[in-house]
Amino acid sequence: MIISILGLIYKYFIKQYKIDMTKDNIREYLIAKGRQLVVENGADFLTARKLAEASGCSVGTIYNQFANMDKFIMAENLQTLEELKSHLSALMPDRNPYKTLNRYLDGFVRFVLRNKNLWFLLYNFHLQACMHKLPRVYLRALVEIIEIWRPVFEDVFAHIRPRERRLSMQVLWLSLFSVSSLLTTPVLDGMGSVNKKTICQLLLNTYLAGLTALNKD
Amino acid sequence: MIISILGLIYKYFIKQYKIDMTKDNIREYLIAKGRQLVVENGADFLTARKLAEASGCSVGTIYNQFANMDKFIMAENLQTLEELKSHLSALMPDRNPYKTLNRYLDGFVRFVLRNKNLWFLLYNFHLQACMHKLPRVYLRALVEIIEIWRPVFEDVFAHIRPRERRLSMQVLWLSLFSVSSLLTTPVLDGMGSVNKKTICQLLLNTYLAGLTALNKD
DNA sequence: AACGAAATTGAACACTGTTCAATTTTTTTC
DNA sequence: GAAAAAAATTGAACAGTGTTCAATTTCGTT
Repeated sequence: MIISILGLIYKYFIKQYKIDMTKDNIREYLIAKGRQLVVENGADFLTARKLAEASGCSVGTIYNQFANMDKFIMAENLQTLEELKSHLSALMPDRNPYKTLNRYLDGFVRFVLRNKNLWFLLYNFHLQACMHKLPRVYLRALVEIIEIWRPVFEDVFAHIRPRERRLSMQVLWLSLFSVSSLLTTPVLDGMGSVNKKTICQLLLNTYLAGLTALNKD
Repeated sequence: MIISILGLIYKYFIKQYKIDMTKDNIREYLIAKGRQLVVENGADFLTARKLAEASGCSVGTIYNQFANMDKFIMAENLQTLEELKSHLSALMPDRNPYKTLNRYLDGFVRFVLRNKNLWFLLYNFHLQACMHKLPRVYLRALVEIIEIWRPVFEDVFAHIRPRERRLSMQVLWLSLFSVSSLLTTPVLDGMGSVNKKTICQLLLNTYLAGLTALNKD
């Protein structure tokens, strides 16, 4: 009798719960737990065993969901990129396109500084694992970040030939992206009292001024 | 009789050789061997055991010379920085300071591309291990790189206030340095036909033009 | 209820960095 | 030159990695 009641409870609560947490959501659950580990303990803390323990499963289960840890980290980074995207998308454009670009930069820097460990994981991944081809989903997520401020950029530099404008934008993004890697570590903290955001602002605005100056005639 | 002759041979040849290779040069010998491993097989190949095998010693000997592998890698990077320094120092300055700066940039990019694996080791080290304080020798080596083109930079932007000039130079160097991390991986190879050197040149010259434009009045 | 498919497990393998007692080599002392 | 002291070398051992896979458990369907 009691057992059958427990059975009912199991069927309609625990099981449902388990289905929610495992069946198709186990991937997302693992990603969420891994995210937590990285945020709280740093990127180094994200290992198969620690993730398994934190998630209440075994290492085998992780490897059943992800071909290897690199794929897992990529899934983690994909979510980071999506969060960055929605963080940037929520920003209000300004009348002045230069101000808008600065606003996007501020949003970017703020996101990186607020998610140092996650961004460290991402940049490190880009540095290490980019010998292998990145899947389309991931590439699209990367492109979508740039696409946010592309119209503003094209608005400001409409007079520059498309090909060169495109290249200039790539170089700018590449610079900001790679500089962001240093934001996640205390390297810059050793260099006197240089403000990290100021560095990025100087880079952006000097570069923009240079683009303007070089294309006046 | 024969044994005593062998003893003489040992004393005056093998032993001398061993003294040359171990006594005080064992550190340098290990660094040289490690360098070879990195150059030929990539930064990942540099492990204590593989270094020991390649050097004909045991792991314990390595740990007798270096407190840990991080210290070893730092010693390796120190040499890389010194090589970069002498590579840059050998460049002839131009009458036109802008050309000189471009020449230094070319030298830098060429060095990075020619020593991809070593530079990857270096940047990765900066990214990972910079939570610990870097020793003075290493910091000085870093500063000496910047010092090479500082006079030229100060020459061009003599009209800018020292404080801002200094900051501008730091930002420029930081940008180029961090962008260099992407030069060591095939990431950029996926982005159409963007030439790596062109990216750096665009960054430098646009930034310089921006500095000029922003400080005209 | 029973069968087949799918998911889960965790011990095992080959790697890491690092330590340290035992051994060998070198230097010093008599 | 021999003995004693100091220094350097060794490699097995430890605690971590990522990854695999046969055995087990759970699940879905008939």
